[in-house]
Amino acid sequence: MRSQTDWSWLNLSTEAAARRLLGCELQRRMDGLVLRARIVETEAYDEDDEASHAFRGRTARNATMFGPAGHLYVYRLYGHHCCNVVTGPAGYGQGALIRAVEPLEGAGVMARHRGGQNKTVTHLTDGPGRLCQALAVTDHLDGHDLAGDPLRLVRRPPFDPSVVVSSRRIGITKASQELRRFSIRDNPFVSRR
DNA sequence: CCAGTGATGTCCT
DNA sequence: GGACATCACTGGT
Repeated sequence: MRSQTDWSWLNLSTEAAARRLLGCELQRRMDGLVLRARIVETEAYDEDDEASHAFRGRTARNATMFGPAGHLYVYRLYGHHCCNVVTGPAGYGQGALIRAVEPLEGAGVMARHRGGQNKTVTHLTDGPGRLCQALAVTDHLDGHDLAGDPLRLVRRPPFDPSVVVSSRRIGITKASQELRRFSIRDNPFVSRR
C-alpha cells in the first residue's frame, strides 16, 4: 500500500532534506492523547558519508534508510533509541537524525516518559536518545510510515534561513569535520555543545 | 570527566 | 556460533 502522504518534499539532497525538516512537527498519538513537538536540530547522514550507518551498505539494521522517504529509521545505541527521518530517493541510503525537538503539547507526559513522577527532568527533549524517550519512540517504530498514527510527521513552513546554523556533528569520530548538523539559532531546546 | 549500556558488525573457528 | 570491538548516547561526578 502506498503512503497516503506525498513525501516528494523530502526528495532532496541529504543536507537540504535535513534542513527542510527543521520546523516540521512530530505528532505522537498514544493512550488517547497527542504529544506534539517541533524539530529544531538535525544531522545529515547518507551512504556516501563515512560516519553513516548506510556507508557500508544495506544490513538488517539499516535497511529502512534505503527505503522510501517519510519513514522512520530507529536504531539502538548504548541502550538508547535514536531515530532518523528517511529522506531522498528509495534505493539510496539517506536520512536525517533528529537530535532535538521543542515540545508543543504534552510536555508533562514527555517528562513522565523521561524520568518518572518525582524526579525533575532537566533535559526533556535535547538529544536523540532523550527525545525518543520523551515521545516513546522505540524500535517497534522502525520502518513506520510517518503519514499516520501512531507517529506522524507534519510539514511546516521552513524557518528563515538566517536562523539556521550549520555545524559539526556530535558524537562521531569519522567525517567529524563535515558541517552536517543543522539547528535553530538560540533555540533553548537545541543541545548545548 | 567517565562509567554504564546492549545491539550490531566483523572476523575467527 | 562465539569472541571482541565499535558506537549518530545519557546521567551523575
